[in-house]
Amino acid sequence: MRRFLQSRGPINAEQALEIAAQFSPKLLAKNEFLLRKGQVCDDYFFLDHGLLRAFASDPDGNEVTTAFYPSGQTVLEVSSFFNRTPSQENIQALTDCAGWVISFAQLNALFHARPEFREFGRGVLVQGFAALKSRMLAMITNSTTERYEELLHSSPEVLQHAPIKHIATYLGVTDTSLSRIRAGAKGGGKA
Amino acid sequence: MRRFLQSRGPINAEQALEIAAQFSPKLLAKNEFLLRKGQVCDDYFFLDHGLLRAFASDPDGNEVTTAFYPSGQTVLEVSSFFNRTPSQENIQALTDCAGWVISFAQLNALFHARPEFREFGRGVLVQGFAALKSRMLAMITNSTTERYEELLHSSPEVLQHAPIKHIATYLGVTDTSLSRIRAGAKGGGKA
DNA sequence: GTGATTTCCTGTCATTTGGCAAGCAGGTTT
DNA sequence: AAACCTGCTTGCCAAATGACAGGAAATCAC
Repeated sequence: MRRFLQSRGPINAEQALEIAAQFSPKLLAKNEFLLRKGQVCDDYFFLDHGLLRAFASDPDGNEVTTAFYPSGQTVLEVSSFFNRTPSQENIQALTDCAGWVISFAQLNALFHARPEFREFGRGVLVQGFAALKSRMLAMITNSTTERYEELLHSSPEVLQHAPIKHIATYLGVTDTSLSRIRAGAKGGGKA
Repeated sequence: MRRFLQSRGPINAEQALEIAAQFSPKLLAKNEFLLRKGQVCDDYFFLDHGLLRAFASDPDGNEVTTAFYPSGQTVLEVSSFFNRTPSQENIQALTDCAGWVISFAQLNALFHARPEFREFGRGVLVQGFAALKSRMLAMITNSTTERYEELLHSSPEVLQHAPIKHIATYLGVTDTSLSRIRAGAKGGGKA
């Protein structure tokens, strides 16, 4: 947990321990929801181990996976959490999960009391923003095959635990198409 | 300018004026760059009027437009600005622009001195994050035609000032394809 | 004004992807 | 064991898109 806090900002060990003391441990069983659509997200959740996915429903009622959260990530629906508005998304555990949480009120109290934690909080937002931007750029410039292989390389655990259908919507293709891509991508690259 | 500051947080008129005093006016001529690839972004730029675009280059050397910034937006490359790293993107004025800027150091000083401005700064990040997320979801669930028409509706000024080529890469299609979509989308139908 | 460049549209054809349906494999229930 | 899900794959065909090339119109340089 201290590693988490120190990973993104200038926080020394002592400060990290004091900040960490404000968090509560949280466990999620596989398939359990961290957040359901319509709720206001109130969990700022540091995931120690496990895997979650976020998903929304499009107008036709189809689920679209908007994110996967591997261990080491901070899991929350940013807009709902900070704006205190009902979430458009669900966040569900793909495996048993464990980590630590604090509420919006607790987070703000910590930000107020500890400038160095503010830096950390800002880093979480900035990092998430940059990751999303990079994903958007890949969506525009890379082929589906390339995006699939990049996911395979960067987060192999997702392939282990998420059904193809969810991965397909995350990549922006149908499960049919992804299945073909998997079939063709066997022998190492495009050939 | 005060409207800017008050638009996203609990800041009263007096506070807004004092905060606004820390900013410097900035003008950009059409085609001038706010940020060039390789530089560290040090402008936290409130755009009062004008229009800018951000673009990156893909591995093949093609420009990809990553964002348009209409008036009323805060213009910066988040990752470069906050992480103090060289930007992967360029930000260029599509029209003459006017607004106010502060540097990274000034922004931090303001955050330190004024808790209510911290809220505002967080709001800028959260709003940008939510907008990008929404765009990503549209990229997955909506057709190119729908995305084009949504842009047309939400930011008609972009169509006035940005060449089709730039809009096409922003939407994730070729200019050829976008041209056909424009030809066919006359009646405003779906499909 | 003239020529060159840029922007945008359009035609043709190949490739990718989606929609649909059937098939197959693994696991579960009866 | 047989029937039944569920997840994944594959075949077939149509729609969407990309690559390439040509041409009209606007813009820019001189």
